[in-house]
Amino acid sequence: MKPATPRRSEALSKIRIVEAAIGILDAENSGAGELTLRSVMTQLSTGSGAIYHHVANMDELRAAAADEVLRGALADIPSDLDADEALRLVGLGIFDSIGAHPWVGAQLTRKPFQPAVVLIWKTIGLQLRRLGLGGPAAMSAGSTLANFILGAAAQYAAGPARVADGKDRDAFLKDLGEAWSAVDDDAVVLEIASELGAHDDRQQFMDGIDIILRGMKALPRQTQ
Amino acid sequence: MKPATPRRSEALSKIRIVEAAIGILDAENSGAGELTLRSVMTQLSTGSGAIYHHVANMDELRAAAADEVLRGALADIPSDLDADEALRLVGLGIFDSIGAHPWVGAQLTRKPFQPAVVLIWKTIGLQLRRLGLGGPAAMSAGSTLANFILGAAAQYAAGPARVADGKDRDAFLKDLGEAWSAVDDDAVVLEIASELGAHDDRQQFMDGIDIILRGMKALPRQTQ
DNA sequence: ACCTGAACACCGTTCAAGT
DNA sequence: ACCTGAACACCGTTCAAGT
Repeated sequence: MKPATPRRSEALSKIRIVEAAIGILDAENSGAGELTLRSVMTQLSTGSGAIYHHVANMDELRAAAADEVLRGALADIPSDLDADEALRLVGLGIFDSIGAHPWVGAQLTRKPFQPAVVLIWKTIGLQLRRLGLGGPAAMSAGSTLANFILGAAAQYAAGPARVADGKDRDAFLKDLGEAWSAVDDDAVVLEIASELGAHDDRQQFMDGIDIILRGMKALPRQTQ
Repeated sequence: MKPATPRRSEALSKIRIVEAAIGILDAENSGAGELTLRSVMTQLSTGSGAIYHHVANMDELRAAAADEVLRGALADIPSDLDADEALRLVGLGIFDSIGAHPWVGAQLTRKPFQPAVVLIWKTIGLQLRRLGLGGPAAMSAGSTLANFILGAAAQYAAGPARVADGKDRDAFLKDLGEAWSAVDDDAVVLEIASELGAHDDRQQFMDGIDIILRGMKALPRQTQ
């Protein structure tokens, strides 16, 4: 009887390597090592040459891993929603993907035109067109939304969102507040640090999207 | 007569190391090598131990270099401007710093709570208070603006802004458009790619800030 | 075509030893 | 206190050799 677990003799392919990388990156959170060429090699019990036969280099592998995760998250936006609501779902999909795979947040700002980033631009662009925006106005609106999402992704990836239970979260915020206070005891900084403990990341992220959507309302629409 | 150029026998200090790092990072653009511990060592003609005596590790050095650059750029915001105008100047200051030092853009999203990022939050927070925003509303507004700026910084750092003259810029955009088309020939992607050639990065960045400032207008003000 | 694995040219960091 | 520089434990990538 054959075992259900994938045998190492299964043919190597790019997608298998990418999935192995995702597994290793997901395990990074629990401090179980890092994604290196060598960790991929041991995971798939193969040599470096075999991996380079399917993947150009480690950068491409990281980009492909983030793309794989986001492509899944952004695939199922219902097409019957109005554009504002769809854009909120795009944001939530990305935010929750990063909640599940924090490394995606850091990866997205590493290379500006990697596949996952192009996918985000494209997904946003599609909805902006449905809003009647085109040309330079669409570019301004799209880059505002995309850059906000990318910046927030990087910020939340290593932030409190990453900490699962409340105990660790408090400890993280306490450490952060102390670190800030040590460097800079300005009143504004202290206020931000204290506010960090009270707020809801996901809600704050959605607030940001709503602020931008509201600001976009004044942009000129396409006469079409 | 003593030479005007700094002698290597000058006492080593953190700021001297940070300035050497900035110099090396600035030279990276012209393909003149990378910032590594060893490049800092040769630049200052010293050993690794000497550097570790002043700086905890390479991450801290990179963060300190970005902080040094931004601190200079954000120092001279006139205090008599109205808050909206001041926030535009903050954005422009960061944008132009990245124009002069592209590596700053990438650095800002590498570690979420590094000194330069705290500085940005603080500078924004100060102006939001002047706008009458406080508590959760200030946090939402501040994180929207900060995350947009950070995302845009990372994006523009390796984008067309980095290319000085028009010829290289066109070549960059042509390559980018071709790379995109090869991966994804969706109409929306092609439209974005073509629009990339026509637009003005700096203007688009400012459009983003204006969209967010407009969206913030609906937030509840502090009754103070 | 696909895979192996030794070899290469790097990294950041540590630390005993010097002044 | 401040600095030296060898040594260590890693990296990603290449490539001749195997099947």
